[in-house]
Amino acid sequence: MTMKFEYDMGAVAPFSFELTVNKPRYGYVFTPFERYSSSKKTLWTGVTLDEADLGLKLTSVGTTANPLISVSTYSEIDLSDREEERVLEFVKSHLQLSLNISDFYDLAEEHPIVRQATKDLYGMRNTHFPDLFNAAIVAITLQMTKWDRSLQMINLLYKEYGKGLSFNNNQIIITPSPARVLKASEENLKKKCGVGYRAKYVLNMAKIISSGFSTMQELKRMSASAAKSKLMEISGIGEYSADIITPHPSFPVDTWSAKIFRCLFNIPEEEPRRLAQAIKEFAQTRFDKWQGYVYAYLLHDLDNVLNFCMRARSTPQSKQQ
DNA sequence: GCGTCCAGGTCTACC
DNA sequence: GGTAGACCTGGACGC
Repeated sequence: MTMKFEYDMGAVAPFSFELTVNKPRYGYVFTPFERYSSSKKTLWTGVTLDEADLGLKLTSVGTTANPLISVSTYSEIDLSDREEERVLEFVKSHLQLSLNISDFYDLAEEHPIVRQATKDLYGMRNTHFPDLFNAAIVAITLQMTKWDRSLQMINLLYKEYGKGLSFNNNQIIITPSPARVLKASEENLKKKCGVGYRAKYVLNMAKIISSGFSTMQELKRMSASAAKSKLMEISGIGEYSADIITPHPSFPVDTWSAKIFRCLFNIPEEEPRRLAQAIKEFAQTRFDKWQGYVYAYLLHDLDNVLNFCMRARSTPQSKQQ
């Protein structure tokens, strides 16, 4: 792949490039096979956009207070002006460069634990998934297992069915296309990717997307509840998975995170199914459109906020509250 | 080394 | 409408 164009983009401050593209706890921005160099402040990644496979080199050339990102785009084919514009729009939207998070930081001031997280992760953006299939793979592989094993399944799916890109002395693998996964048998998905009973869900998702299911952009244009209901019509996508996939603000609660959020939000003991609902209602009421940010900040700063939580609750003043 | 248990959901059959 | 049981797999654990 050769470089087709280069462009410098600003962002609404505060914007921490490093915390956004290299989140502390886990995750990735475009593909689990992207590479980040802390010393070069550069992310090499890739994405399929309007059926074109693109290599992206994103470098921070500014600061958190004065953000500036250099975007270099690599491709095997020449890109028209309109296509170049589309790439830049996509990067800008995906990294949420235009989003002013000052309202979120104001809200955080009212909640000591969230405030602590915003101090620790100052300028971090909560990036979503670049496309529906990318999101669905994460949501389905997260079901009934721990993150390490989910990551193992994701990596195997990408290695087996993703596409390798070579550019700027880097090799990365981008999200498998639904069409390519559809050619796989359920047995092969189980055997080669170790996804077990989730194989039928992955195949079903690939089939539905290939036959013209709503795109992430279309889901975003729907109301939050309509988008979630539409996702939950898909076999293998329950409430938790829909909360992960939806482009709307959400608060995905599973049995592991329920224990943590119950502790962080001081929610009374409930029957497990009721507890998840109580936490989601708490997040919706208190944080509304910023609930996704609260979720991301707390999870990525988990060790610090748990320590802070324990310290705060051990003080006599806090015990009275 | 081997067997057993369990885990960060979801579906389905059954009541 | 509510709920128990099944579902793949790999790692942890006990022996």
